[in-house]
Amino acid sequence: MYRIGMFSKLGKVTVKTLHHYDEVGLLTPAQVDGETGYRYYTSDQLFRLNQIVALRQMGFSIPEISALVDGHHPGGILEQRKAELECEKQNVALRLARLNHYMQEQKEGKGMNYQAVIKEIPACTVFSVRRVVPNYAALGEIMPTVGAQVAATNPGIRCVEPDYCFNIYHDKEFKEENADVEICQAVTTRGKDSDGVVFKDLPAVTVVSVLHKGAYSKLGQAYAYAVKWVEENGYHIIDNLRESYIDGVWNKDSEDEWLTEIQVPVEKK
Amino acid sequence: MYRIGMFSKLGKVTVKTLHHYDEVGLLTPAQVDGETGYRYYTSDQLFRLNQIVALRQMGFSIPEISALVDGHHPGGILEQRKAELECEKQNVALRLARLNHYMQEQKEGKGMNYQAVIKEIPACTVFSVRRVVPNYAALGEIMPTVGAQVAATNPGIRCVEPDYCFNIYHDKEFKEENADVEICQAVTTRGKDSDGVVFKDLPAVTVVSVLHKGAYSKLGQAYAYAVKWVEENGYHIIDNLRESYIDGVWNKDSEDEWLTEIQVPVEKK
DNA sequence: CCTTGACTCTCCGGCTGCCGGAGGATGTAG
DNA sequence: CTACATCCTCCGGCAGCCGGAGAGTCAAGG
Repeated sequence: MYRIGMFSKLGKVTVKTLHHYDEVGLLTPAQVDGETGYRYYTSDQLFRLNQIVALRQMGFSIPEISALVDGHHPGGILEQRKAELECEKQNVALRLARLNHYMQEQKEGKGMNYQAVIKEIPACTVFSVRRVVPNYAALGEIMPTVGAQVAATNPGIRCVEPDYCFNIYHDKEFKEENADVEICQAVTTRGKDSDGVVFKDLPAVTVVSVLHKGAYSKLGQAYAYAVKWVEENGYHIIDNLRESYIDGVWNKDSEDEWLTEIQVPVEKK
Repeated sequence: MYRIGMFSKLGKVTVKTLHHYDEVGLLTPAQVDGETGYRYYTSDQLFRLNQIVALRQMGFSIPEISALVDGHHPGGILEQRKAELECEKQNVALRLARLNHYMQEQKEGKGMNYQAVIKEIPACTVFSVRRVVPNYAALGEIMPTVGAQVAATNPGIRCVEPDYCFNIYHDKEFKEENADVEICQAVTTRGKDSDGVVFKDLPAVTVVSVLHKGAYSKLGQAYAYAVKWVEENGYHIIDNLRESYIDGVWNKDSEDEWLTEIQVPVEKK
């Protein structure tokens, strides 16, 4: 019979930890003095303690350990924990990759113009038109027209809030002119297709997001950054890039204020 | 100017998180209505938010992010975090190894007789005698004799609490008889050496600990388990094994009650 | 103009696995 | 008999938020 301090030294755990384990019923003392409340442990209990410590060192939670040491259905818990650990391993690797990438950017003194972030884009319904447009100026004029057309065919249709409007460029290579572009606008409900306008349900997707501020002529840098980021951080692209418009000519006078988000659908490699 | 809900959708973070970032001064709204307390954000702030999210995804803490985004001396923070991540990576790998080992033990249905735990043994002072003893029975008689001798030479010397008494077997192989064994007893202060008894200061050391209950004749199993564990979990042995006595003939009548701890000094590989 | 419903505010408590400390009771040695 | 070590039970805190209560705000429809 040892008092808690001695037992804690034998097992190389703190008294606080033993208190805690008593409290949560993971390791209750062999005896507790009813008068003084003193806890008394036996050397036998070192086994249980050792088991507990071993499982803790593998990263199990206290309820899990309770189940395991009390022999209740180790069913699945171990496998689950293993999967969690594998996942954690991946995550750490990804973080490292990102950090390395970041540090390199810093060193190269690029001024930190861009920041990449992983996001989940929820599933949504959009209507889209795909066109070959002669130049970028023409692009800006399509949306209002198409918007009016859709509104006419589908009275009461509404865009989601916040607005989510993006382009997808379908060309195999960059084209200054005659780009094959698909313009998408997220809406709250599905509507009827009409001349050249189709509705689609897009599934949720994970994207790498890069914000670009300023004129569209410099979007290329953001693209470059985004794609490089994807390559260097152990992801790969699984779908067309989206160019999503946040601030633009419709609400900001100066081109310098325009805000655009490049979204690159990705998967972990 | 967006209200918090809209801004949270734009940045794909929760409102709670924005509240929190405001509270800790990491991202304060562009404007706060003095009357209502409503927070108003600008699309500009998406940049800062994106930076923050990016750094969070790399695992930085909030104070670290504050320092980084405010441009204060990124000095060392990045390298430090990198080192932490490398370390974490190792830890996860170790946990996985342990878990795999544990699962395999389970599968083999060995009855879970043993549990391995990593511990730190603090530095301590011991006196020791090294002898070749004819058999294990003789071992038990040495300690009392030596103890008396040391007490005579060093009046007032005391053992540590809890008691820490262990043997080291110096033979290259197991010997049933005439084992070359060193018996160590931890004491509170250094004393004078005397006939065959020397004092030593042992440094702190990391050990893998395995508890064995029962007669000494079955200690071999515990050794086997411990050594196998070390191999399979990515450690390696850096010093002689210690056999530490917790319960024994001196306080337990039945051999079945005896409790012994195998300590294997190790390092991460 | 008023209601409704969506949105926002500020607390407050909780999550995990303990740690640290206060204030008071107990145990052991000299 | 007095130190002094050890023990007890609260209570609060840690990081980074989440969840909810209770109350005030905002925009749209009737």
